[in-house]
Amino acid sequence: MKPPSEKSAGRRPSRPSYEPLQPHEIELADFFVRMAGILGVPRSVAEIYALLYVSSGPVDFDQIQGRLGISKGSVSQGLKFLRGHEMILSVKEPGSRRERWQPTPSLAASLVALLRSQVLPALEHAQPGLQRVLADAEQRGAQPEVIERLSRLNRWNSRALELAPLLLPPPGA
Amino acid sequence: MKPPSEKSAGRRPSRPSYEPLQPHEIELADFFVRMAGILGVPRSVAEIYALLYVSSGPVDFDQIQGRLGISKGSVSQGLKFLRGHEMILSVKEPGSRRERWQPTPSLAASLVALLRSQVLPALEHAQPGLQRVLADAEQRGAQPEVIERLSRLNRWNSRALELAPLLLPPPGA
DNA sequence: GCCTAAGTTCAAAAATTATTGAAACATCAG
DNA sequence: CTGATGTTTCAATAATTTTTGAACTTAGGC
Repeated sequence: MKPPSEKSAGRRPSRPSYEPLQPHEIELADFFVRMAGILGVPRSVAEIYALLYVSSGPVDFDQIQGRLGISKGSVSQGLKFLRGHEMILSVKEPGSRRERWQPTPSLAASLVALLRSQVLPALEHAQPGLQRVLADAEQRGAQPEVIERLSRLNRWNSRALELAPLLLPPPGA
Repeated sequence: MKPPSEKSAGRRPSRPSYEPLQPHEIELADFFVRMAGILGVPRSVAEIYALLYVSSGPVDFDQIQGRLGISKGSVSQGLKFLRGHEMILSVKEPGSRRERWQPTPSLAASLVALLRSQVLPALEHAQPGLQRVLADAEQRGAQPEVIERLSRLNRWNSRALELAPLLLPPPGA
């Protein structure tokens, strides 16, 4: 009684034709897209993550492309981003070159890592300049109010930099 | 010995020609622009805030436009944004229609308010949908792993919504 | 070792977002 | 009141970001 699968039907082994997202999947994707948008993460990346998040098992490249209806390029770049931020993991089956993806266990950790990767470089980059700006202001005898503002900014920046490594140890700690 | 002001010199009372930003001001602006970028706040808005932040006294519309070299429209929209997020305050001198702007005392509070205004609506909007997605999954007898993920997401969302009002009371508390 | 499936790269196109500036509007000093 | 000053609006343009797809690379099954 088992109906023949698309593949075994003897027709076009390529283009298996994937189902578009179901309503409940779309709902979740919308949520992730919105949240990601706040941090400037592109829609396609959020959609990929959402798909992995609602899926029972690991999902492969072609399924992602097919179900989301986006280009290979987008899937590749999206996975690269998510991989780079350690938000997904690949599971490889033996006997196949194909990789299958699933979200890392903790979304919380992923988010913290993502934030860190955006904020930390900015703080580090700013450190010396910010100190120069303050020194400059002091030397020029700027208004006490301005000096106070700039001092506070410097203190914050330093404290944030000190605290950062504790929040989530960088890869290798 | 007082040199004649541009105005009293009898020439063009308009276009007083403002100085472009000084190096130390540019440095600070860059910092704010970078940080703002993370939250998707446009460059011009960050620049305006930075200018007010390094300035000793309140700064008026034309000074902002002149020193930053941006259009009236951008200044107007930028001030609107900053006002809307209670990041700046206006000081009006009597006898003049012109408004002069300065940053609100606490940058920290401003940032929290800004974050809130971005994240909260997303959380509120998502609440019902997220619950439906979970109910859906349970009813369809989805994998326990997926159910667990969706439950956690729901719990987070709820907790975040409960905590939000404590973080910074909405206008009027 | 080939040869092909699997994935990546990147320049060009599309989509989105920010800025401009001219016209409309609002306010208040006279 | 009224006119000029100060500000806002918004359609058009510019700038930026995202997505696409075809050419290229890589890895591993055979």
